[in-house]
Amino acid sequence: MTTRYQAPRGTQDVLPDMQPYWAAVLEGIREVTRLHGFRRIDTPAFEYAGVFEKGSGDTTDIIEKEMYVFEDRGGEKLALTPEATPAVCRAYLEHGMASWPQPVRLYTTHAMFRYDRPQKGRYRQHHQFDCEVLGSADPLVDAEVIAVLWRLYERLGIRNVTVRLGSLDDWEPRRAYIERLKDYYRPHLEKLSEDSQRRFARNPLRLLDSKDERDQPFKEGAPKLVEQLSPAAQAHHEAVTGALAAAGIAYVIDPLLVRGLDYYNRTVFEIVPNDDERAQGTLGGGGRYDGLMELLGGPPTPGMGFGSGIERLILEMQKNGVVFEDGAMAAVYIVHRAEGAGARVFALAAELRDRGIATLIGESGKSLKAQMRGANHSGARFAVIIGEDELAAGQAVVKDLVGGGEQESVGLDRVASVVKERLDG
RNA sequence: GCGGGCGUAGCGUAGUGGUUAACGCGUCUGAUUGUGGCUCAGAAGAUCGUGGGUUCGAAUCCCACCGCUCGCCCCA
Repeated sequence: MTTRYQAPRGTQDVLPDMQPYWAAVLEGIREVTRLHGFRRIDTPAFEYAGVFEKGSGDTTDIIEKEMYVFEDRGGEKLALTPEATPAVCRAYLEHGMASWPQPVRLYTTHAMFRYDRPQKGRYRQHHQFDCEVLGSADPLVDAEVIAVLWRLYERLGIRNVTVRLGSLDDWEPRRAYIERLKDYYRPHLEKLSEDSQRRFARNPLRLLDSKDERDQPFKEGAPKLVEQLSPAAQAHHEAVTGALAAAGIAYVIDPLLVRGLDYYNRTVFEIVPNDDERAQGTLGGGGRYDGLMELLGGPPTPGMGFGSGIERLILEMQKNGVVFEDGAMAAVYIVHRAEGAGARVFALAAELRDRGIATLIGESGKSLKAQMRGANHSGARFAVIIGEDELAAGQAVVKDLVGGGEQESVGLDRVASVVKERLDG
């Protein structure tokens, strides 16, 4: 492998063998979103960088160190989409969706770009299935959004996943909580890991999420936001959990759940495989973001959504033993071995295809045996053989490649209808 | 961004200083004249990730870079 033929770091080709997984995921997404009344939206591969800087929060890692930013020739500062939510919200504002019947339910599958160190399940270009419900603060919407993902995983054969649920309360009560949290940690600051000391200053909520040995003793006694929610957020939270339970969705309250984006309030959730301790195990996650529209300069508009990594879904499907049979590449394979038969063969192929029959043509000049091998590899049901004798007699041999390999001679002009009949019968 | 492991034909592997780098799968060709799958035979296919260095001699030892991978940071 020379460096000349190498996809850029953290990117990958999706080869034909993998396509059935993608097709299954995309088909599952189509069905599940239909059941929940979501409509598709596609946003551009890049946006003005400000959409994400304002929307996602410019102190988050995604924006601060992972975003692909560039200037175009006109000097505009652009960014390859690192996450979908701010882009969808931008589209909501731009197209006046506030005047559509509320709430607006949108979904997309979008390429995401993050300049990160690649690992299995973590790529610089990956794809996300993304759902957003804009214009409703109803806790049932939160539960519904979670249910979309749950149903999708179920449909894709991904078992043994758990919904981790938390609440970040609303902005003011959360700020008060963060002060209480810092008060708790302040006396122990010296004993914390370097990472956590940085978190203390920069993103205190993350203190609870630390995996460092040194930080573990303090997590237990720390105040938990989800245990002291404001009355409004508490009521909201209970409505969400009640709805999930009623729908049979297995969730656990995770008081340590923090999400990496600034705009969340109240409900946050992640879905992770039960057996996976991997750092990149999270299949999908999201939450409520009632303040995001305002950050983008729009009117107050509540929102709730998630992103779920398609590459990770496929990895998880494979882990769950989901496999796809190789499909046949064609139904008919034309084997021809006659001087000057090319045009006639090509016309026959066109006729077959006109009738909706997938057809491959053997390579001119190759031996009959080699072409028959090709027919076999193609998975075709029938070989249509045209040799010198057949061409002279205006005939073709139709050979059934499944089973014993019976063959019959048919007039060239009748081949298409005979094959059609046998395929349908 | 930080730390560890790995990198040999398309794929999976063997080979750990000494002759033309081996095997399996796959690919191609053939097994008496025009017929696939099974079997058999043969062939093609590797500048041993790239570039330097050590050595009489490097796939094998050292360094750098590239890529993958595991953990962290973070996230999907």
